[in-house]
Amino acid sequence: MPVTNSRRRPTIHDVARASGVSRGTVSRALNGDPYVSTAAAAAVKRAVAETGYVVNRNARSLVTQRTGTVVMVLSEPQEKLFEDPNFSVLLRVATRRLAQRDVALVMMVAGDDGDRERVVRYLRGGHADGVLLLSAHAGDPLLEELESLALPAVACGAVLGREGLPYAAADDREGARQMTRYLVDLGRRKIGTITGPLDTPGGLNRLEGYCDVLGRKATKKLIAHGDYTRHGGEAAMHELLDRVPGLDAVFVGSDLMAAGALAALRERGLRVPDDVAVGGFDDSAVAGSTHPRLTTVRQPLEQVATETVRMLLELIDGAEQVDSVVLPTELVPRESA
Amino acid sequence: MPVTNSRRRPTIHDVARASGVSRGTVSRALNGDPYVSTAAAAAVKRAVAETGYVVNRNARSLVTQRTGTVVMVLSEPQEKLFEDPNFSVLLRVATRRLAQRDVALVMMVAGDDGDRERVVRYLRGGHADGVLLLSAHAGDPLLEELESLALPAVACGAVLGREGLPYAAADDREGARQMTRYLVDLGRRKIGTITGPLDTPGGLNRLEGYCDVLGRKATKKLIAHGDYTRHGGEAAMHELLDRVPGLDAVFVGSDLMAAGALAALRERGLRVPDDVAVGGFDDSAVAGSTHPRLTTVRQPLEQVATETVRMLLELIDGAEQVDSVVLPTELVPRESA
DNA sequence: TTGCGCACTGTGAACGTTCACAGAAACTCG
DNA sequence: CGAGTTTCTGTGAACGTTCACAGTGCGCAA
Repeated sequence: MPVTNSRRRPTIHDVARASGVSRGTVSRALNGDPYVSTAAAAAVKRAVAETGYVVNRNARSLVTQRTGTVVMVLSEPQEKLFEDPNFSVLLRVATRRLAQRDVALVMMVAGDDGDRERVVRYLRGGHADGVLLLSAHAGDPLLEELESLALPAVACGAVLGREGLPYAAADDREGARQMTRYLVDLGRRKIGTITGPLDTPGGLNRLEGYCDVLGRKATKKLIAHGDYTRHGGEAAMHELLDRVPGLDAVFVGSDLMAAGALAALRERGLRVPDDVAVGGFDDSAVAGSTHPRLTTVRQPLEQVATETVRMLLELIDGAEQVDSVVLPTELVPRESA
Repeated sequence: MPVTNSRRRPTIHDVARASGVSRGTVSRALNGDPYVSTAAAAAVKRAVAETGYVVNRNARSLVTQRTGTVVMVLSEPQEKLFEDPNFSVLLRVATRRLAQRDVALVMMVAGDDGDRERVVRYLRGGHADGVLLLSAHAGDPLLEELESLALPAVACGAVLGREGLPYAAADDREGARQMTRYLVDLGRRKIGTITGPLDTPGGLNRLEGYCDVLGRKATKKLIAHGDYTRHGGEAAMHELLDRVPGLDAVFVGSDLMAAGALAALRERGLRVPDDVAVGGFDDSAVAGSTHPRLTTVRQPLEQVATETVRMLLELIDGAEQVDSVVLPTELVPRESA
């Protein structure tokens, strides 16, 4: 039973005294050094239980220069990102995977300059062993700063214009191809698309996948741009309907935008999928709660997060470099197409 | 310009040398001690900029026994919680508020026993100055352990059966009353409800608010139980429709469940709000993307998070105790009722 | 001039670890 | 049986801070 009468937290010295061995031996026993006799190991184990000892990470970090902490940096204006249903999944999986290795996850937001300065200061202070980068935009000044820090860093999703940074991501382009092909196979003739921001890999690659399949048929008229919000999707859908009479299908770059597109179609009295088939992307929670439910492309986000963490831990453990990973997507047919 | 040729991070000694004063004076200058000459302060400032010095928090924590870190503990099985749209808001606001005070936020999940052990070990190791508790259930064993740690702790939302723990929360009960009254005023006669889990304050208090308004009319038949998931809401709605012929309104304890309820009603060919009016709770993102859009009760989640953080920081700064805060809700009428 | 308080500064010790080193046993082998 | 190796142990130093203490120099009043 842990001793509670003493206000002071037990230190390694207390354990040493209680177990009758020295500080050094306790440290070795605790860190799995093979050169510890079974007797000593047992004594230490007992003493740890008895004293309720827990290692002080600060003291350890001070000498080892390792912190057992990684920072997850959200480099977008935070409002946007937190709304993103994908984010929750990434956070959940990353937290768990890191916990398995007893690594703590610190959340930081780098929305404006002040935030960024804080992040850099934190990292420069040596308080983290690595960085998990979320949704960095091309040209984000944080990237340069990170580079100069020479800290292990891995991104979730490719970072445009900074391909040297290792990442794990879903195969956006092939996913977009799957969906576009599916719409073509359905017999749709005029297939439009609503893209995400083109300075994000999701925005760009999904558009490219769409163009891959449609070739010359993918005219400018058929392409509208959104911003990953519901509202943006709604506006883009209206735009497309105004511009393209007889439009009979649309591939929308995210489920959230697709939900907006559905609202626009409903407003115009168009039936889904009879008049216009709608395909989304993400297979997020909204996809199941729209009416009709969305046919969409599932991103293996759990895997993306798992891989990202694995890569980062490898780098932290001393790997010279790791290869980026691109994971396959899957078409999920429901009622909207 | 920060010196980059040296691989080693600059320490306080480097700053001392560069500024021509001693270690102690640098420390004082950095920590705002009044007994520092203006000349010395200026020299230190210059030297800090010149060397790119950043304080090492580990070394500092080691002697001050303060960490500049708080832990956000998710004590539910994580899958459930991360799905909760409210969670993102709390996380976003908490991260930002803490960042303003230069406090780092560590995420931890306490889903199973192993997780919990990890959390306790972390806290016991003295790596955090305080704990932000999310959605702890009554009887969660983590609570006892937290108590024995004597660490500042504040909860988001009341914790049933542990009212001593300070918290900030929305006024669930009054919010439920607002919605129920609204449905009554609409002229609805048979108003059912779908509750959340009754071991959560949201589940319990919203049911009580409903009962407050309906009085003896709130019979057992009119009450169905869900689990805060879409699917649970759908099942409960079916149950209610089977049980109560002529049901003309339902107050659902969360938007997500309400989305499920809408699906059930649609499946039965019932029109919303004509045949059955539906009221939700939360005013989360789904409320805007269902069809029809949900009439719901807005929780001031940003404020809840802000208050929670404020309370925690006050405790950390030495306040003996802080008072819990209950914040008003607001009815948001849309199309579903 | 002496003494005293005030503003400021430098120094040693401490925080709780790990690491490198040196030394002590115990075991192996010729 | 002695030398060499292997296994195990204890000790001093270091990590980068802050804090308490002991100065130092200066101005000012007695």
